Amino acid sequence: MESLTITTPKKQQAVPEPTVRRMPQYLHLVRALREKGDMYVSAPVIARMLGLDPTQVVKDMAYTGVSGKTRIGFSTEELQLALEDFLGYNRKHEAFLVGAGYLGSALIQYQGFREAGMKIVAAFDTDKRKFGTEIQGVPVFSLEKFRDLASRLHISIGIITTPAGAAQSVADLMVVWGIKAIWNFAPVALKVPDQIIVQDTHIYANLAVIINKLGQQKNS
Amino acid sequence: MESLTITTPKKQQAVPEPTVRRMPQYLHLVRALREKGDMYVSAPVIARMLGLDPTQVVKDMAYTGVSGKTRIGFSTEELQLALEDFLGYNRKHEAFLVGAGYLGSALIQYQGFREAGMKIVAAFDTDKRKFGTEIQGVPVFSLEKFRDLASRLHISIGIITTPAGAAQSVADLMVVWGIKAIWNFAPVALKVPDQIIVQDTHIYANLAVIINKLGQQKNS
DNA sequence: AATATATAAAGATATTTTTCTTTATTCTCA
DNA sequence: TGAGAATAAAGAAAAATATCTTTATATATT
Repeated sequence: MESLTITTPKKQQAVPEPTVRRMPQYLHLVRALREKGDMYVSAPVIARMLGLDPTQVVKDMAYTGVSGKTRIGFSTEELQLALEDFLGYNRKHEAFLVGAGYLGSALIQYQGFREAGMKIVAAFDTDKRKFGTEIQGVPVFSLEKFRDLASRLHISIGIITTPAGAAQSVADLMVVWGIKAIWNFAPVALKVPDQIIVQDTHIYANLAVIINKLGQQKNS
Repeated sequence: MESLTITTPKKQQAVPEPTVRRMPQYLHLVRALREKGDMYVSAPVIARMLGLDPTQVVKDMAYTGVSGKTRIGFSTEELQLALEDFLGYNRKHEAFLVGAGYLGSALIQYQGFREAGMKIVAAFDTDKRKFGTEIQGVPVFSLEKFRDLASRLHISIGIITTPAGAAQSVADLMVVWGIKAIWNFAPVALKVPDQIIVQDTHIYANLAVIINKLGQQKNS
């Protein structure tokens, strides 16, 4: 096997967000292809499999730093490594999760975050009955413990899966204790300092899109 | 209390998707304001609370059909009703969920879908041990039962929370039995006929954005 | 009653993202 | 060896979206 030098993208900056969002899809596909034994894959083929525009795939690939061979396509091995690098599957980010309800538990259980560059190391809740228990090996603590743990460990990501009412105060806590990015599942617009990264995953937004499209369809 | 006539939007079509995605946020906020007793709210105020551009809020509001009063703003009551109407909280959509794992259970448990216009009426799985059990009152059946139930009841939405490997075959099944929209949580690009609505909620995409931004921040 | 002000609404501009075009490369097949 | 075909890559155009600007209106204040 020849050595592979992954040229890092020219600039670490300014990758369009839609592109970033497509990257995990590419990785998933490329992994499947490699398992099948494919050595190469072309952008048009990827496009067809994922239902995307071929040139868009080419452009996205350019951000990974791999360059394809004309008439052959991209090396699947090279692509996989480059995508994993791009998505940060090497550097490990550790996360705290607050709100160990059903959604929180689901996220903890969700296999794959670990290999996706993030590890949930602890969960927090206000329900006394949950203190001291474990979810898939992840311990559940009282919110009081948050302070000590967060400052001792170097936690970069905070996940909020609490009810809407509690989300802002949890976010405030996370900011105080040095969290750099907040992944918010509560249907609330969080107010945090500018340098804090906030990523909202509003389940209802997706439902709204579905129901809106269903309504549209009926009218035509 | 005076009677309220909600003028339906001029055209039921072509509401920009980003607008649709913001609608649940508006509704959530307006409900909170009404509970607080506020009779009116202006677009700039909404914008400040949700961290949006004021004119964007005005434009979004226009799609609900309500018109505000200069210097006063929008009637919260009128807005709430219009938003609920827009989001289809009146017409009930019933849904089947396939994949009663942790994520699937979380969605079923998630309070609020019911009042958000969707009701999950049954769940399906391939794990025999789950057959006959209930999650929050929602029965879990074998996938074999899917056929009969789907044709008997009028189910418009199918939710896929299976592992990636099973997603496509589940989608095929859903198409056969007349599902109109699929809400897909598996990290797979589903192939379905054109008239079927597919809404992907790829958890990993959000994680990718977070980690990408974290990486960017470190480099500056 | 008149003026100043906050606001909705409509229009215009700018930005972002996607799609389309073109060019050049290189592999395959005759 | 040479022609044809599939592809990556770069550039241009188009579409969608967000932001900015202007105008008109209605309300509260003086």
